[in-house]
Order: sequence, then C-alpha cells, then structure tokens
Amino acid sequence: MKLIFMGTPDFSVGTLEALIAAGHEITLVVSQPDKPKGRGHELAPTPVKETALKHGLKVFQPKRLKDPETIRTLEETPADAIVVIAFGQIVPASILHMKKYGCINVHGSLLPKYRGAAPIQWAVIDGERESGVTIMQMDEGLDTGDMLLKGSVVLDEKETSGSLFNKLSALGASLCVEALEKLEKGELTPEKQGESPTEYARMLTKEMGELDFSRDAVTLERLIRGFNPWPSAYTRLGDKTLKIWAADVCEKQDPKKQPGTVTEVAKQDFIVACGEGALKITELQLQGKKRMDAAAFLRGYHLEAGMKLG
RNA sequence: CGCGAGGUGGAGCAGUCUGGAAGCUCGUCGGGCUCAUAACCCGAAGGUCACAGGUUCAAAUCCUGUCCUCGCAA
Repeated sequence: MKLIFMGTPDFSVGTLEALIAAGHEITLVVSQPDKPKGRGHELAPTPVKETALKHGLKVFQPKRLKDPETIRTLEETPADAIVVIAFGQIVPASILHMKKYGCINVHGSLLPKYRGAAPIQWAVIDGERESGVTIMQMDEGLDTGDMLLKGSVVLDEKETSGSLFNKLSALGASLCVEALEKLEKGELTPEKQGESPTEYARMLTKEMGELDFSRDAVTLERLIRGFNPWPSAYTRLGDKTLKIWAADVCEKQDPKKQPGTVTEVAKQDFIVACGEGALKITELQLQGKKRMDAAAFLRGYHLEAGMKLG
C-alpha cells in the first residue's frame, strides 16, 4: 500500500520501520517540527524524522495540521491510508477521510480503556495486570474510533512505563502491519468502543511525580514505576531534589514514625515510612548526580535514620 | 551564547575557599575468627586527582582554554 505516516516520538519509530520492512511505500512522513532540546537549546529532530531520513523518506513538519497549506500537501500526496501513531496533534476531520482507508491509529492501550495521551503510563500507575495495543479507525472523537485489531500483554510485577513502552511499541508495530494487510483484504470487522471505564489518560507532568509519603506505599511504588523513565518520581532531601527510580513495598511499618521519615538505613537500601506501609528505596538520583542504586548512594552520602524526605 | 552542579584507585564520596606527603565508606585479593555468614579482626594491591597550557620553590587545590556527565528549564 501507499501510506502516509504520522508520528513523532520513539514509540512511533518501530511501527514506521515495520511498515517499511513489510514492503509498504511510505509516500510521506509527517512529524512535529524540530524543537529546541537539551542543554544548549539546540534544535533536535524528532525520532521519527531521524528514522525517516535514514531511510531516505520525504519528511514534512507542519506547524499545524489544520493549515490549508498542510491539507493541500496531504491531498496531493498519493496514499491509500494514513497511519497515525503518537503524532502529538489532533487530526482535523478534513484529513480523517481524505484517503481510501482513512486514518489508522495505533494506540497504546486496550480501548476503550485509557483514551488519551499517556495510556501506557496510566496503566502502570493504576497497577493494571494487563494492557495492550488497539488499532483503530480514527473518527472525530479523541481515541473513540472503531476498533480493528487488538493485542494484549501481561504487565510484569516491576513493569515501568519504559519497559511497557518497549513491549507495546513492538506489539503495535506488528499489529499495524497485520491490520493493514487484513484491511486491504476486507477481513477486518470494525467494533464499536462503548463507554470508557477509565478517566482520560492525561499527559504526565513533573509536578505529578512528587511523592506524597502520607499516601500508601503500594500506590507510591506504582507511581514510581509509572513515572520511570519520564518524568520521574521525586522527593526532596535537604534543599535538593531526589529522584526515586525504584522501590519495593515493605509491609513492616512503625506507626510512630511520620510519613517521609527514614526509619532504617541498611547497606543496600533504606526504608521510608509512608501513610500505610513503607517503601524500601533501591535506586535513586540526587540532583546533579548520576542515577545509581541505593547501595552506591549510601556509600558516599551518609544518610541516617530519622532524617526526613519530602 | 538559557540557569546550575560535577569529573579524585573498580563503586560512591571528602579534600579545592585558606596551595605544601592521596583520605573516607565499600568492593577486590590474601590471612584470621566462626558450625556458618552478606558479620567481625588483620594485612595487601590498585590513582597520569578528566585533558591541555599558565602562575609558583611547590598545584587535586589558583588562572585560562577544551572535552565529558548530570540537575533545572524547554
């Protein structure tokens, strides 16, 4: 098939490569404009753009999809379908039905659960045991289109957003290829979504990653995994930010200790009291320092029981 | 030129302000104690103090430049 591919971050790259490998002709790759990134305010290409250029594909980076100029470019580009995966802009109605098979979206959840921008992270934060990828026929609503194909994965006990990203990115890539093949043969039956049982999975922000130790340890541990690797869960140690990369839930707790208090310092890790239960911190990063396991941190930083985080 | 922190044996750090013998907590290796151990005791190896210039009798430490890492911001 002739395809227009729309995507921006790492999550989209695997699917783009799979489509190329499957023999589809990508007539245009649409990605968000380059943005200043990193410490030098340098303009960085999006991961999808980088991949597209590597394969010698034509790249288009419109500021807004709505612009008449953008629409015209898309109209003039021959394609049977538009594949959209984590593009980062709302696709206007005029584009949805522009091509024969419309717009096909790869979404990182088992719809209708977790509609929205951060489905993968929220599945981890909520402690879901299972999630997956849905290939859907886009419509005017936000992730409300008819479902064409689904695939699920089991979440690991220590699943992080990063690890689930990898799993779903790979799954999405193969499902997308499969869906296009079946779509062309007319083997797919669109299925309505129905009501979503979950809230809209909004994008995570930095502030949401601040650990509130008065909450229970189970919730906090999930939050830590859901915010790993971005934007990361954190607390404060003195006047510095302390990112928490990994922790285990501890049953034992000292009810006399205030939440946030370091109750025990061992060789490999240390324990922080929570509203309910406690967290054993195993991997962290102090502001300005590298990410390291708790054992390494404790060698250089003399943490003592009784100190408070937060 | 966005703001800031930092690069010291294998790991994490102190020492830098106020130049003058390379230190701490671990790890590794050898030995001891022990029924045993991630515990404890004794000993050992291992470092061009990121790199390049400069100042000085003397530089990890002061000055200049470069490279790299990280936090914030985007």
